[in-house]
Amino acid sequence: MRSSLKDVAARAGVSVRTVSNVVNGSASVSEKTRARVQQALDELGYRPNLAARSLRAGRTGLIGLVIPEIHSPYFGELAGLLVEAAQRRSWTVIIDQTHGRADEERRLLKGTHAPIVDGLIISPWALDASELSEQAGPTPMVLLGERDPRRVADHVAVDNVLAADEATRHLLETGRRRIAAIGPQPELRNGTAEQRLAGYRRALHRAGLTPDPALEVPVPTLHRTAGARAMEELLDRGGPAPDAVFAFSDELALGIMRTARDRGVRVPEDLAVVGFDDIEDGRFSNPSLTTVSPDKAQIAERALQCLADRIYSPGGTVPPQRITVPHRLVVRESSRPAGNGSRSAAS
Amino acid sequence: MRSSLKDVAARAGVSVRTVSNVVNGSASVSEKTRARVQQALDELGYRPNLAARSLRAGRTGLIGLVIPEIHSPYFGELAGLLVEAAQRRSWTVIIDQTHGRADEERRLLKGTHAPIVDGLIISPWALDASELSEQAGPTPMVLLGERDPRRVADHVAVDNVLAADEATRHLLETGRRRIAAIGPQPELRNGTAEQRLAGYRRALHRAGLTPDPALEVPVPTLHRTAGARAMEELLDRGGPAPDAVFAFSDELALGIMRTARDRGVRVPEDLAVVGFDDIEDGRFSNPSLTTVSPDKAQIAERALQCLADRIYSPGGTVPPQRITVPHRLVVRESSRPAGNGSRSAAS
DNA sequence: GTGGTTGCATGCAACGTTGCAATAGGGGTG
DNA sequence: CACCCCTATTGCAACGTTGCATGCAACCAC
Repeated sequence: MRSSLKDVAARAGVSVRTVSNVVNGSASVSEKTRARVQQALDELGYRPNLAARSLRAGRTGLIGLVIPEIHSPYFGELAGLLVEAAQRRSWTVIIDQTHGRADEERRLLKGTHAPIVDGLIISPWALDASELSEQAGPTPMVLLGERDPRRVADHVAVDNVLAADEATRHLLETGRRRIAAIGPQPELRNGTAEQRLAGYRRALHRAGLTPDPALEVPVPTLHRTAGARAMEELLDRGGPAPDAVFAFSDELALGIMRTARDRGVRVPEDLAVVGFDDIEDGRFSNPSLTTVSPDKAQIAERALQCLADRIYSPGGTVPPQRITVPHRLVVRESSRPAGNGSRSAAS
Repeated sequence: MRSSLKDVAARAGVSVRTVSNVVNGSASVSEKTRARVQQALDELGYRPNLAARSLRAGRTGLIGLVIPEIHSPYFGELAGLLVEAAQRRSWTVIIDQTHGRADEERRLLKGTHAPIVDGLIISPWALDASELSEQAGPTPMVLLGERDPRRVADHVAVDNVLAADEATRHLLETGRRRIAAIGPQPELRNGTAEQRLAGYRRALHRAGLTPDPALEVPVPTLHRTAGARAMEELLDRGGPAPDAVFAFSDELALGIMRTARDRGVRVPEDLAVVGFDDIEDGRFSNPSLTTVSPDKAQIAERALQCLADRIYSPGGTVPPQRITVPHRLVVRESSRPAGNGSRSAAS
């Protein structure tokens, strides 16, 4: 059985309250008593009971992270960074997966774990901002990568329109003209895909090109398989083949390159590919993948900062924040103009 | 403010205890009262306070998962499966990362979160079984992928020796003779790498070959970068080049293939590659990766079953279990004998 | 010496929940 | 009618912790 303050107090011959004071340093304790209590603490290996502590304090020190899939490389990297950022603040993270399903998002938002967490970080796929705000309880919440036009909660994301625009412009600058966009997701309500599509079209317009609807290929998910299928579909359609693809995620891009290889389409000679997310796989893929790299560490840090602000200033009337984190385009082999050499170290 | 049993009781005009009985179905309640209480519960949107509940019960419903890195594909996939298996048992998972560092493993084992979790699932890298048992408290614990010769705790893993043997035999059967082993980790204490090395040597011996120490390349980590470096080192050494590599993880294998491409070594024609873990990247890599596929879903399920057994039978005198989960060799492009066609769908 | 201040230690109560024991009411049995 | 049993409901206490108020002694200034 684990020992409690009472046990320690008995052993040290002081009151429970004094032990608590030593543990928390909350009141002044004489050097002599402190030493005696400390010894008792060590001997019994005292560990505070979190349940009791949070029952008193009304806080648990737990943060809920609600993401579509832990095993997806992007969310995996992000989750790792969030766990570390949380650790720096003495918080613990609970991770839940929604698989992008609306009912799961609703359930997790309302509460399977809600009563236990002090704050919630959610990356919604199936719900749009207004439904999110309806479902949400009083728990502080931060949205990741969600459009949130009504500003229902704090919100951290890259500028998706700008990033997609830059990615497309890069393809245009290397001489590509028939640029496909693989990744629109009509099923989803979170707006991210729409923003990337808008950025893609904007870049084409600026270059004096008219977006060809036949080159915009929707996908059911952002997985590699979906990318592979979408590419097959695009190639099978007949008509002039694309000379470049802007994929809305690195995973899609990797699936696309897989199909390209199967069909004998050379990357980047016949087809340039750009992805989004900068997952590690893309640095080691063959060819290595050009991508939009969001500053994930900063996403994690800023999201937690938002939560901290709300948790520690309870009466908070601070309006919902909208935070844009930086991104940069990382050019690798998959979009290098021919003749630029294919050899490269991972960067 | 969230409402408590007291609020609900006041609204329904019954005692706190009766509301508790309705919520938990723990005693008989008349149909009439139940209906009235239920209505009050719904109106107030009552959610039980987990802190109070676990203070009474002495359980928190939280399980700690201690792994080297969440963002590594293997542990990411495993974590996802564990979270789901836990959900089926109404448990919640807390994930911590050790980065393979001994001090972090010790810290997490002893307690940053230990006082709050009902059980611990740990995948140790830096600590060996005996040190693990010294550090561990009274919390039930399951080891993943650890050798544990002294049987200090429950233990779930594949048969690493057998699996490595089969992987190597596969390379031998496709006519390879100079097979390198990339992945020994002298720094680590968990025994996994040693077991795989043993299996590799056993297969060579059975084929009448003598393991060549020059072909056994240690690595500092299991990351892609380490694989890429190890392969560079192997190629730079001079001497006869290997015609196959057994990599102790898929990530290493992907790094190895990256270097092969940079150096103009064709896979699988010049070099066959086999990995370990069956991560998703390997199914979509170019070429796709032959690998040993552990049954991850079963690892997750069995590990939780072990914990459940110990948590729910407190006086448990059950000796530590040793559970071996099945694995299978999945042959893909990276080890196909030449002439066998290079085109393939992901499997 | 008196009154006030400071430093240290303590006791009580409460957070929201549930185990236990007890109570009140109703129906059946002898 | 007295008794018992069963069901429905209740009150009390406790889990381990911390906020608040208080007690107690020693110290300082006047």
